[in-house]
Amino acid sequence: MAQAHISSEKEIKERTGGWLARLAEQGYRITGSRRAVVDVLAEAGTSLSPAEIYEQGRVAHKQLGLVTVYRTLEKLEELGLVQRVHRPDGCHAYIPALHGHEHLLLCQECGRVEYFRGDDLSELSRRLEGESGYTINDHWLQFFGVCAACQ
Amino acid sequence: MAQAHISSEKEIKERTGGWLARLAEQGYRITGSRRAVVDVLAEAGTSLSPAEIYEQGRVAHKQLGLVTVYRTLEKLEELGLVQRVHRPDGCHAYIPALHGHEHLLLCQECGRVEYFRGDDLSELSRRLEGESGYTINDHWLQFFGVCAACQ
DNA sequence: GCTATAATTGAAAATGCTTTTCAATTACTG
DNA sequence: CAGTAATTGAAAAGCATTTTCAATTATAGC
Ligand SMILES: [Mn+2]
Ligand SMILES: [Mn+2]
Ligand SMILES: [Zn+2]
Ligand SMILES: [Zn+2]
Repeated sequence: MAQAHISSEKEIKERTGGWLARLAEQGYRITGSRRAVVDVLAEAGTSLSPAEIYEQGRVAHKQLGLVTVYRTLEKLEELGLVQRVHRPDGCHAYIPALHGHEHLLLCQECGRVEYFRGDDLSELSRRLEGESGYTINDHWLQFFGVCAACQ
Repeated sequence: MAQAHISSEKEIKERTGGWLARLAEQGYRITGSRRAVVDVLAEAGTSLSPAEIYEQGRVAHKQLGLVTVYRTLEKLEELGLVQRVHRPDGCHAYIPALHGHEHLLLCQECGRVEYFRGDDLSELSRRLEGESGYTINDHWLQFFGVCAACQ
């Protein structure tokens, strides 16, 4: 079932706090730069490229460097807090990973993202393992289209 | 059902001829450089990056330029003859598009590709359209793992 | 076949995204 | 309130991809 990803103020605040806590837990220091990246991404309803995160992050933290955006994204991705989106053109973007691995529906016009579940690929995955001899580690499922607002 | 993509000599020859014919049909000229790219890719059992195609293509056609590899891939992709593979690291690779759009199982070690069908996403796609209000144009499904030979 | 012409080519330069380097700064520990 | 290692951002380097452009070449029409 497709579920809108629009989050309330409270949810965003909790998410931001949670991400910072996870970073601290791992021994990473909480800095203004990291906070800026986390703030931008934790409330994102569309996928954002590193450059977009940089641009938005600088509003709150003017000395933010693009390098630090990349370094912070790397850590957030490792911790499973954000998820990388692959765009057809090849450019990468990031979104919050709300509930672990999820499948995505992306608007090609505005970048809006819907997360969905309700489709179980584990059975297919197991069947493929049996038939192909592969050991399967991971998968991606992404749908592309145009959202209601953009039509 | 997973199906090995290993092709016979005859199938490869037919595929090569078919691709060149499609290019000619579109008004594109058949040159040594294009032939070299087509030859490499039409018999590929693993996904190949532009640089790999360039390297292999130069064996048969030494003056081949990397620029022409990119330009030829662009045309083959437009015609639906090759399909782009999205790797987790972000680097792109190409494989023959044997039967139109297919879903893929990729070996993370050697790049080997299995094509599979037997999983129908059109029902899911329609349901998502209804629930989200999006118009869906396209989707990707890729599994990642380690092939039998690489284990 | 030969010619005219537009398509194609590859080297080089430009571009854009991402990573590395490094000296200065800063968050945290004790 | 140090002391110390982590972090930062500017600049440079590294890659993948695209653009530019003058030279070459495939092909249609004779
Ligand atoms: Mn990609
Ligand atoms: Mn899944
Ligand atoms: Zn949209
Ligand atoms: Zn393999």
